[in-house]
Amino acid sequence: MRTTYDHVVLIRDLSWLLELGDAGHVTEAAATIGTSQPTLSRALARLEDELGVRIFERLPTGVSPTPEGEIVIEAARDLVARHDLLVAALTHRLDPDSGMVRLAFLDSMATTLVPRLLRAFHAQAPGIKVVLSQEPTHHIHRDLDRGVVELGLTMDRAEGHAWLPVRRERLVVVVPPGHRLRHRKRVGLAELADDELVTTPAGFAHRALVDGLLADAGISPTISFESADLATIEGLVAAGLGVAVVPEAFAGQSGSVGLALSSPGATRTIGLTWRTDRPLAPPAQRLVDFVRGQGWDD
Amino acid sequence: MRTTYDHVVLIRDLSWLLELGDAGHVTEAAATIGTSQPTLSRALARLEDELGVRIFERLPTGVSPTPEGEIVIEAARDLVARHDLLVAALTHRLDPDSGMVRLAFLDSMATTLVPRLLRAFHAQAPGIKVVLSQEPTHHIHRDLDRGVVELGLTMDRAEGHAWLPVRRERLVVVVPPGHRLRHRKRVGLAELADDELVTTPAGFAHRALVDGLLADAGISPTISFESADLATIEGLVAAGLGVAVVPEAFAGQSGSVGLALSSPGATRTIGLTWRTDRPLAPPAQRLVDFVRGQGWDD
DNA sequence: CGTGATCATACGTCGTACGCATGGTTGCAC
DNA sequence: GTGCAACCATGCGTACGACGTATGATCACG
Repeated sequence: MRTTYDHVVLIRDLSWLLELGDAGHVTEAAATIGTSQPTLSRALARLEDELGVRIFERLPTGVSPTPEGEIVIEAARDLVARHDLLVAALTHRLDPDSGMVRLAFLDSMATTLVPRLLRAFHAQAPGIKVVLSQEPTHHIHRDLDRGVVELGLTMDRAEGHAWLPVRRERLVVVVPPGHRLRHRKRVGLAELADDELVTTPAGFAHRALVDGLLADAGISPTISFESADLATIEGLVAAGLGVAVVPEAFAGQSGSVGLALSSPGATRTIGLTWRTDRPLAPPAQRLVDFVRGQGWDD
Repeated sequence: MRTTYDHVVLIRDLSWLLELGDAGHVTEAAATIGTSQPTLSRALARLEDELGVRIFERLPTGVSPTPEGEIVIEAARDLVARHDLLVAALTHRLDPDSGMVRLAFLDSMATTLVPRLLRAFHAQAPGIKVVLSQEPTHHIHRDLDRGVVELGLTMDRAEGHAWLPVRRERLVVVVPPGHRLRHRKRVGLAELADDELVTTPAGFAHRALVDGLLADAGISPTISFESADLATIEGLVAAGLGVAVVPEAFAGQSGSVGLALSSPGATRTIGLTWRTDRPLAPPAQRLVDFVRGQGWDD
């Protein structure tokens, strides 16, 4: 019911006003704008009514701004310019050549997958800025849902999210330098039944993965330490505090010994994931397309 | 038919956006604004659609701005502020205590009536700026019609204009220092039948006034010189180039001799005039009221 | 004194914003 | 776990208002 507002001014009307100021004729300006003369005539009347001042004086030869009109036109120029600036800023963000994409990934990818992926992507799309954040899996999904990031790199696909495999990494067993199995090239997980295990806390994707492998092997080792960080886990193993199952790239970093696993399914698959309930912004879409085109799964 | 425009953004929607950003809840912001929750919800959707970006992420606990939304909100704050600034500037102009009024008047009033009038008005309304312009009568009427000035001081009331008498000035005859009538206190216009007359060009209000007086007296003197400026005319008379009929105040300024006229109607009435097809701005109205209240006609 | 150009307005149509009521989700409490 | 409460989105009917076409009123110019 209420139709009396303080700020109903249309930005469009203001931009029409500028055209009108330049043209000096309602008819001519309307043609330039691409509307009818009465429509522009009424848009002007509407603005004058809302602002409470006469903006243009009507003369037999056209229209001419009143002193108040000069003020309004100057302000309109400013407002329209700032609106255009806003649109430009948003467009720039969405421009597939110059925009920005936010990517969240797991700590365990920070030194391996992510740098290689981004180096290749940056070479192809140098204008796109990639904002990175390292987070646990559940934070990644939350941030995806909240729009804080457009893309995530995870090991699991969540409900309602697209998921594109990027790379499969072999998992290895790491043991301390003095461990009984240290000279083996290849071990079966079942051989670790009596070892103490260092792994990630419950709730982490890596933990679920390792638990699955252990269950398949029919063992459930004692867990000595838990850490969210795979590099830390490798360090604990190197210090003799247990054994662990980690991605190949983490083996040996601080002195642990990596042993290949005999089970062929001992891999973790990392995938790009994003919301599907609304279309991706162009820069994010471009990164997805890049991954899809590269065939990063080797 | 097409109602798809580039710039349809409502300033009002932007100000709603600010409220929404502060509140963090659609329902709460809608209540603060004084509208319904669905209306605000759809205003937000409208803006997001027009700008092509998601501004707020919907969470079960309320809404939270997306990174793009932060940009939009910042721009909206700017746009709304500048709109308010515009409204304030216009309001200030219209404020009866601090506004502005433009007054056009005739050259022949510049040294007599206008200074006295404005001194008195300024004492009563010190905040109002009066912008003055001196113009011929027909320019005054044109500028009134075109909105260049709000008020005029003229000797005639034009069609469709209000006219309020301000002051009646006596007209006198001025003659050169050596003129045969120079010692007379009072003369009749008929006595000037054989003199050469200096007056204003045809089309000037003063000319029409003098012509009328001469016709009443039954004479039509030869015109030796014409000038639009009464001070110049008085100077020409002082130099012996003829006689003239001018307002009392101009007599003797550069050596001419002023003689009272015997005809009682030999006066010019100056009045304040303005357009009546739309209401006067408050500052102008205040000047009109001042004149009306003072009873300047003496 | 007509003629053309100007802007304003009457009119019918149609889009759309409004409020009310309802629906779908989600977090929280018990 | 299971209801409960809070949140935002949406369907619906209404009514306002903006649109274009056509017409009117006014005025400069030839």
